[in-house]
Amino acid sequence: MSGRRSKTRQKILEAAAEISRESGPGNLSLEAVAARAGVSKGGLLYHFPSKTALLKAVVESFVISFDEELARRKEAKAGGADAMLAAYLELFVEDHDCRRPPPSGLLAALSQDPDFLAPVRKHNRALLDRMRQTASDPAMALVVYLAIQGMRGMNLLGLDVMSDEEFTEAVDKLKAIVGVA
Amino acid sequence: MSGRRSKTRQKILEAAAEISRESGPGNLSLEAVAARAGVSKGGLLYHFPSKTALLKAVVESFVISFDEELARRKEAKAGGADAMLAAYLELFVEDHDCRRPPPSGLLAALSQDPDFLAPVRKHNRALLDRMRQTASDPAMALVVYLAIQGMRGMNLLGLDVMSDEEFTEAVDKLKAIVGVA
DNA sequence: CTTAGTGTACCGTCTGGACGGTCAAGTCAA
DNA sequence: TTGACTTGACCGTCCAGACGGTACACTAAG
Repeated sequence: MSGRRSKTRQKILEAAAEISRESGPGNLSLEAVAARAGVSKGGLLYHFPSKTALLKAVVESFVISFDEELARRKEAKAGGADAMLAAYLELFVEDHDCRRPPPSGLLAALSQDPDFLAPVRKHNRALLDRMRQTASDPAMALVVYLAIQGMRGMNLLGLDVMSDEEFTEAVDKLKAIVGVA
Repeated sequence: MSGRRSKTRQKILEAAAEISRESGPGNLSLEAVAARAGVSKGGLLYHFPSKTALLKAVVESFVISFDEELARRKEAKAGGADAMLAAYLELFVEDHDCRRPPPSGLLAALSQDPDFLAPVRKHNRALLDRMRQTASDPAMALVVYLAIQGMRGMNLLGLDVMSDEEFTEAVDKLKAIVGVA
């Protein structure tokens, strides 16, 4: 019952994200995470031998789950032009109105050491490549990609500033650009 | 020779940003900042009575200098339609190819306590309002704003992923949308 | 001119607390 | 019994902030 998918492991990763969101990414302590996850500090360190290991896992789990979700959505769409772009937009919107909390664990990782985000950079680059390959207007694809990243980034940083109306206005415009009903 | 514009004060604020960039936003210690700024710890605490005060000042100084810069640029343009949008885009581009380092101090503040970014949120909201008021296509203004925020955000997070060619491609597209030669 | 007084800028040490990580011991299912 | 899993006490380090200084400029009374 161990390995990448252990129940406790998952609890710990979630707890880390919550603590980061509530206390600030820089105030993420192993003790706090352990308590939140209902585990002792020793127990936490059994699963993640160091804080570094924990934060790496946080980032990795984010990238992986995002990729899986996107792949499923892309498959369902069966790729015409701008299919990838549309899938990305769709995933973003759905995540957003599921009121899913921002992946604050990323900030905790960044806070400790900016290099921890390297996998995310790699992931983003790959995503952008795939979107541009099938794009009808590559420059516009860039703009759409950036706009979505903008919303995700602002949300992550707690700098969300748009009203709900503006949000749907923006999304509708993006959908129109990408060519989705 | 004191007040908001003291030489030492400025050195300290810059040092804080540099330390944050190099050691990670969460590893910003007063001692390190003091050393970097060529001041003792006591000296630092004379200017900023607490770490909180220092971080607040970092954020404040960022917002203020950005606003000043934008105002100057807006004035030079004398507002037609989309003038604000154009000014913002122009300021962003110039900042970018001045190779100006990202304002990492913001991350240090966020890292300590997300609420510290409240002034930035307020600033962003005001900016968006002013841009939408003079926008020829409000929805498109939203998209342009988001795209720029996207680039700024990714840059801040160290998640920049675009090549120089892609950068100019994106900027050119945005300029075309805003209607600038 | 001198001497005492005042305020600004800065220095360096100390302490209490928080935190990352270790470890010996314990639990319990297979 | 073995081995995966968990515990909580403990250690060393780092750091924010307090504090008691120093140095210098300026002012003003004697």
